[in-house]
Amino acid sequence: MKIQELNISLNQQNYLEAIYELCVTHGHAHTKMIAESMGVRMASVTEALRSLSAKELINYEVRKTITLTKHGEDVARELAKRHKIISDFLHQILGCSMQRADEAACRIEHVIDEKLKDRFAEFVQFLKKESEQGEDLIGKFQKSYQDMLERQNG
Amino acid sequence: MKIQELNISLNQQNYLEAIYELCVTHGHAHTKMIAESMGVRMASVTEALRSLSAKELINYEVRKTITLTKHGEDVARELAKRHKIISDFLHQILGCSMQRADEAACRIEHVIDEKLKDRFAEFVQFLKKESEQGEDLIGKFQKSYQDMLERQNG
DNA sequence: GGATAAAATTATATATACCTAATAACCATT
DNA sequence: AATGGTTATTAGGTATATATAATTTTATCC
Repeated sequence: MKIQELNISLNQQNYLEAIYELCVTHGHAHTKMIAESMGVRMASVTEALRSLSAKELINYEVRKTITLTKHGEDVARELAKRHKIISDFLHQILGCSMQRADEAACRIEHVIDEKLKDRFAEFVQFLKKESEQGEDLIGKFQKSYQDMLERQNG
Repeated sequence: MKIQELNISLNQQNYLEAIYELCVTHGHAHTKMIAESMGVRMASVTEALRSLSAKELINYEVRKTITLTKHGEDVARELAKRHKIISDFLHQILGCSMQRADEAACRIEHVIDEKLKDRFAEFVQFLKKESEQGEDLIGKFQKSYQDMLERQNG
């Protein structure tokens, strides 16, 4: 899916993902839940809901519970996939903490396209396989990185 | 340098980089050159110049040539560094074309922080060294990725 | 040196994305 | 069914980032 060509702003993508997560965990979403998960005020959510609704990504009627349309769900699922691939790379390979990997993935997922995402995914898989079969490359890198940090800081 | 804490928007960062590149290649920058290199209208550039100037990142007076302040140059140089590290990773390791690597780096450079940039840089160095000293890992990955694409497409 | 072209700026408008404050709707309890 | 609390929306304001159209300034060229 070519999300970049769908004319959905980065913020709208973030709202969509938040709503997707809430729908997965609670079956639906509400203004307040979304506001809390995004760290914004409810008034901001209401506006975002209007634009997502205009783009037919969510089912939204004033003062009713919010769900994703089929299209919205497809987009959200694709974003979630990108997020996972990137955060796995950052955490499992580069060795960032889960939290840092997650935060960075939130930002990177919107700016990589389908093909780049696939390359990342394949690369993570490749390195894991290599590390299992032969020398533990991933561990070797992470150790060398830690050593370097220690040399730098004291 | 913690660019994320400097309160410079992504677009302003892009303008700063464009101006930096133009200053490197031409010694200074003009509204029209910037507009062309950014793909926007001159009127948009003028506004961006005002905000960059307000933040003391550029030396700007109406209808005079534009240069970077010391601070602006520091920020721009740091952004250029991030750009290079990311595009090297995407091109040399993941195997994207130069052009695609460059385009993606333009977007990613703004959303990674100092520490993540360092990890990327170290990782690229590590893999290159490993690939030189032992088995050609990078080549092996790129070959396996190409093979996979061929299997998929025909 | 005046006409014209190019470059830059201003004025005005649109869209996104956030905020606070005010209001409206819903619901829960008595 | 009135009241009070929670949730949601509207109204109005700010900031960014773009655009077009009009104007102003600067440069060029006969």
